[in-house]
Amino acid sequence: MSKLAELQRVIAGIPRGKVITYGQVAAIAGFPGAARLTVRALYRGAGLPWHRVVAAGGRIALTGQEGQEQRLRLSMEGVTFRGDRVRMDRHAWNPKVRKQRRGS
DNA sequence: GCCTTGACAATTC
DNA sequence: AGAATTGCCAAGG
Repeated sequence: MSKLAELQRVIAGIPRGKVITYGQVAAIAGFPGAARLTVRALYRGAGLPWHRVVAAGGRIALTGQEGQEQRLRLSMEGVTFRGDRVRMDRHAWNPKVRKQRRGS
């Protein structure tokens, strides 16, 4: 398993209607502070929900048409915005908050 | 093995 | 508030 595959796994696990920051993805995958690795993972990754990954503070890093598309895709999934930023208060995905299914 | 590339992040001026 | 600076880590040439 390549390192980037770890990042890709995290990205692939983002549920619909939720978003996460580059830094968060990296941190969860085991590379705290390596937000740029997330970028690489997205470049290499195929079929990943790239639009669910945003920059710090819910900012959309992509520019031009790509950025517009990302925003469009997110809004279609129910994600709301505040100005040019995603409302992280509502849509930030916290894997740690995910409850383990099946109990005893 | 060194240098470059990346859709970043946090700090500072 | 916006621009500049530094740090971060892995993969490819």
